[in-house]
Formats: sequence, structure tokens, C-alpha cells
Amino acid sequence: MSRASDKAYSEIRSLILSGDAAPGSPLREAQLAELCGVSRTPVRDALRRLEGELYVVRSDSQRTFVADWGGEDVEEMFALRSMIEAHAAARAAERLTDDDLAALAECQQRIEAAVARDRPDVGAFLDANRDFHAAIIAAAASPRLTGLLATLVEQPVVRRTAMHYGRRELAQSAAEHRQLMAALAARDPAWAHSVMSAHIRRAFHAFTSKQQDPD
Amino acid sequence: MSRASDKAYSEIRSLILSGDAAPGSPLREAQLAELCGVSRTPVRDALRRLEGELYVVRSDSQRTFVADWGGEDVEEMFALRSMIEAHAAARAAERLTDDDLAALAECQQRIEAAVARDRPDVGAFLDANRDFHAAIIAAAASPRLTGLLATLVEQPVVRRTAMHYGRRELAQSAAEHRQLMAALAARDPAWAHSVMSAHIRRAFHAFTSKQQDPD
DNA sequence: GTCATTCTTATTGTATACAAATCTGGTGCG
DNA sequence: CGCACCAGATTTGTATACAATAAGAATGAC
Repeated sequence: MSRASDKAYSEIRSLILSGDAAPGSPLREAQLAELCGVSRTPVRDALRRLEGELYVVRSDSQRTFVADWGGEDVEEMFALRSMIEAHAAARAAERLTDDDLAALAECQQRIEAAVARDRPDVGAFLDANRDFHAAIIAAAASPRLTGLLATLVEQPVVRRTAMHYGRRELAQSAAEHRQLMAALAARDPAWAHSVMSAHIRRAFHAFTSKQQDPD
Repeated sequence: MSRASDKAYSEIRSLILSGDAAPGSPLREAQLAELCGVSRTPVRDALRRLEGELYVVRSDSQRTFVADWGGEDVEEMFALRSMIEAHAAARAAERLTDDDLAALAECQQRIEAAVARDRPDVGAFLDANRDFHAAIIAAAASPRLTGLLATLVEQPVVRRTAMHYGRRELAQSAAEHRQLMAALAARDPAWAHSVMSAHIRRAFHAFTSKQQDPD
């Protein structure tokens, strides 16, 4: 994060997630460069990365805009996530080591802790949740694909709604994670597949109906 | 393609696909810049794109190498393709218009023509094949996701083996496409799903056993 | 002889200047 | 009034120079 390019990436991403840069609004390189206190070169680099992660889109003539996720896009994305993560969960169930399991348990603990507080710590929940899902993918896929899948899974649409949350949804999500842990500990691929699929699909409906639940 | 960045992208990609740049070998920006007759700036841009498309990988310290697809990676990639494309085929069956169908028929004609020749035209086959699969994705997904999925589907591993081919495999692939056309024309999602899934899985086994079949 | 350390060299990261392309507003013509 | 078209201004693309960093070789201590 010390590199200027990383700084630009991080700042622009925050800009989008916080909503300061509205969906569909143009992102001008010079403006972003000044904002981040770097030159245009690292900004261009950062925009390319953000494009790959679907935070921004480029028009036909190379102008950059904050990605605008319509209803159709969100539905498709969740369908994709559901397929891919369920597949990953099944594979993980077949391959994961005791160490992997311990790492997952640690994530789960953090999730529970974040939810248990009087005022749930959504930021901590999101971080632990992301690590949890990333750990499953890491246990399932070859290292080459881990990054690619992680990108698909951690979409803007997930984090975009990080601010809004409901206690019940958080608790429900944590409960599903417990189920998943059980399926993985039992090394049952079909079980893990089903639980993960249900987990994502519930999140989808929570998202559409309330735009609240981050997972 | 007139832009320097596109030229660099195209040339470096050819370098990788032709095998002139062996898997695992380093790609130095200055060297590529000279080779392409452009400066390092567009080369960097091209490398970022190629990274997103999995043609190259970056080391921990930002050095770029030609991606090296091991056995595990290939298997995972085909599994992913199978899931995603089967899903796309099912959705396409539900949504495609008569125009979409006509476009697919045109691709299929090109495929048949390429296979029918005394000496099959593999290049034409590959192009038509890619268009065919891309058209299905376009008919299935929201525009936002089309590009992403197309990237996943047209991986290096597919084109890398473009040179090696077998007449029987080409004919078999074309036959499967005919089946797919029938399923789509009948607007039968389950049928289309099954045919596409089988199509990709057969290609996987053809690939592993002979490293020959491009689709 | 082996390991650690330093110095050299190669490679990538960043800033800036300029070129090319694109958008926007206005203007003239039909 | 509407449309096409042509500047001016804005934005992105490219090249180059220089800075920072990482790899590799040589040297010294143990």
C-alpha cells in the first residue's frame, strides 16, 4: 500500500463504495490524480484494476464511469456466485486439511464476536466474512484460480451495501456459516454444496428485498 | 487496433499463444516495448489486460511471467467453464430471440464449412466456435456480465492448443453444436444445459488425453 | 567452504510533457 | 425549426526521463 498505484486504487475504491462517486458518474483521471496526490500514471493503473473487479466500466471511447448495477446484473451475479461458491465448498469439503479447518474456525469466531456485541460491528463482520469465503476458495481451487474466483466473489455489490445492515440477517448469516463448518468438518461435499448454495441465495433475496444484508 | 496499446496487446498475446514465449518465462517491459515498436507505457497497459485474461501472472514483486497452466489448473478451469456455460445455455434457451438463433445458425454454418473441407481449416473453426459460444453468452447474460464471462470462457488454454487438432474431434464438436442448436430452437433450458455441459466435459477429456481438441 | 552482506545492475514505478482523440457548444445551411 | 458541421476545450493516449526497488554477483567474515 505504500506504492502510489495502491494508494490510488484504495482511495478510488473507497470513493465508489462510500457512494461519494455515484453509479454512472464519470471518473476523470486528472481529477482523481489530484485527489489522491499522485500523477495520472498510477491512477490509470488503478482504474484498470478496478475495471477488472467490476467497480468501474469503460465506455466505447475509453472513458471511465462508476459501474451501475441494474437489477438484472445483480441477479445474474448472485446466480454466478451461488454456482461457483457452492462448487468451491464441495471441493473444499473433499480436500481441506485440519489446518484449513482451524483457519475457518478462527474466521467464524470473529464473525460470531462481531454479531454478538450489543451494537454489531459490521465492519469486522464483513472482513471476517470475506476471509471466511476466501479461505474456502483457497482450500478448493488451485492457487492460480484463487485470485480470479476471489475477485468474482467479492463484488462491489456486496460491499456497496456494507453500511446498511440488520441484526437478524447478520445472525442468520452466522448460523449458516456454522452449518457450513459442520458440513466441511464432516467432509461431506454434497452437504457443503447445498448449504453454500442456500447461503448465497438467501443473501440474494435479502439484498433485493431490503438492500441490507451484505452476505 | 490502431492504438499502440492494442498493438502491444495483440503482439504479446500472439507471442504467448504461438509458444515463442514459453510458460514461466519472464516478460520484460523494455524488451516487449522494443519488439512492438512502442514505448513501455502501452506495454504496461497490455500486460495488465493480459493479466486479467490469465495469459500472464505477476510475481510478488510485480514481475510478469507467461502463465503456466498445470494439470490441476486446467481441470478446475474446465469445471468452471462447464458450470458457467451450461448455465448460460439454459438461460439462453429461455430468452433468445429469433435473431439470436439466426446468428447462431450462421456461426454453425461457418463451423460446418471449416470442418467439411478436405483439410479442415482449424483457424476458421476456432473463430467460428468462439463466436458461437460468445453469442450464447450474449443471449443469456446481461450486457454487463457478457464481457466478464467471455473472458473466462476464452482462456489461453483453449487457444494455446489451436495448432494441434484432429478431424474426428472437430467433427464431434460440430455435431454437439448441432444438438445445442436443436435444444435452443426448442427453447428447452434443461436440454441445452445438459448438452453444453457434456460438450465441455468431452472437450476436457479430449484435451487431457491428447492435448488436441480446441473446444 | 559456506553463509551473510554489500554493491552493482537490471527492472519496474512515477511524474511530466506533448499528441491524439473525443465531447460540447455554437453556427450556418437547408 | 432541425440537422449537419465545424471550432474550442476537455480528456485520454503515448513517449521519455528519472526515481525506487528488487534481483544477482562479488566480496568478506567466520
